Amino acid sequence: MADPRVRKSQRTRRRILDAAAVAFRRGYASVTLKDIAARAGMQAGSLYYHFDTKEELVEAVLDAGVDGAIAATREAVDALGPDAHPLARLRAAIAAHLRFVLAEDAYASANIRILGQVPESIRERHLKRQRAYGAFWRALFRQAAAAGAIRPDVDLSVARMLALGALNWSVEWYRAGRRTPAEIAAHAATMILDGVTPRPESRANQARRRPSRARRA
Amino acid sequence: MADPRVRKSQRTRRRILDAAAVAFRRGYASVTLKDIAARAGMQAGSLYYHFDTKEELVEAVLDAGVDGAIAATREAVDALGPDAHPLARLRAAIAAHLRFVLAEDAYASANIRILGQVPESIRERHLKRQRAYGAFWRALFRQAAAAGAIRPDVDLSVARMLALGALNWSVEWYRAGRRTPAEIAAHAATMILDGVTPRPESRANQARRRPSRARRA
DNA sequence: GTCTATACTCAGATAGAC
DNA sequence: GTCTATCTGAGTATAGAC
Repeated sequence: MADPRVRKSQRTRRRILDAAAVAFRRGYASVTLKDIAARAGMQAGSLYYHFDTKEELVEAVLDAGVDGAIAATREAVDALGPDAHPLARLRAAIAAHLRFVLAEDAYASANIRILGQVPESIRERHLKRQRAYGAFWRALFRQAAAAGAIRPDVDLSVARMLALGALNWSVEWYRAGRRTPAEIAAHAATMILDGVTPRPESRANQARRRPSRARRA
Repeated sequence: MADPRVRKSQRTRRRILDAAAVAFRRGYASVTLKDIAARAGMQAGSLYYHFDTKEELVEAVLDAGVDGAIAATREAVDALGPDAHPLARLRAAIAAHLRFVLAEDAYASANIRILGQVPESIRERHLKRQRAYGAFWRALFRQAAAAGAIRPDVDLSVARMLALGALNWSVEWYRAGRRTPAEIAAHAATMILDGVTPRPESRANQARRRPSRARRA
């Protein structure tokens, strides 16, 4: 906590970033540096000791958001071990992403909400960074498809975007209350992978299904 | 087109709204009245002949957005006739909503993108209006569930929010190109209802399935 | 109805004291 | 490192000519 190696300016920087992330959930242009400074317990002018511009500040928030999502999701997938079924890995990623977004993580929700509003140059740089996350998801879907765990007629790109959309949009409606993020996450993973209509076979549609035979071609 | 009953000021008002809808897809606070006026072919000050404030203008855009979505979706569902299977109705609504959102409808995408950024009072009034649309979807899901077309363990609220989220989020990634909105819409409806994992029975998972028996309780 | 000109407010950013 | 004070630009909104 009072680690001498962590300089004061570093801790202050972090406090500002936290404040900015919370504030930016309401938009980008409408949020003033005064708002952010107040949340961080200082005056607006003082922010400039730590960040040169508002744009630099928002970019740091955006970056922290993806980095967190990547870390959380990758960790959840890796925890399954290298021999896990691709569908189980996909399921774990879905649940982890949603848990991360819903767990009141301001960086994640700010990211989701304001990426479309920040200046062009920032958005472009950030999308480049975000591409790594996209590639991670693409691989998850591709591997599940290769294992025969996804219907051959499914467009993997569209499926990926719909899935992430369903998850990301949760920042718009989820309010802490009855259900915990973890409960919703598990439920969502099942719905996204198996849909909502009944399956004749059984009710236990975890990831225990196996491809009955290899995919044609 | 030159209907004398449509006064000039009404047509101009509409032109301004169209311009505002396009502009507001990029945010609310960051969009200036000068931007909007330029798109509508006039000067910023002239807007005030038609709208008292920027807020009044954005509220009109938001309202037009939901009204359009309600109309488009309801029409698609009604077109199936009163005897259509509840699942077919749900499927039609999903496809119609997505088609509406993707068909470059500026009102819809502006709505989705900026509702979280407008001043509190506007958002509240608008959410009240949007509740009618929510009720419409809730009924669709409830009826499908009552017909046994949705697994009993599915939380209908969460399912509804995930589904609409997947659809709404498409404004973030869809770019006109290879696939048409209608193609994506049909594909999405299947994925949302039936998931992406294989179903043992057959490949024809339209809405032809029937409940094998009534739901317990 | 639309224009031009302008009042008014407030944001981002800088300078210099402490 | 943070403060206070201030510059500068831009945006909403108004007034009055046309």
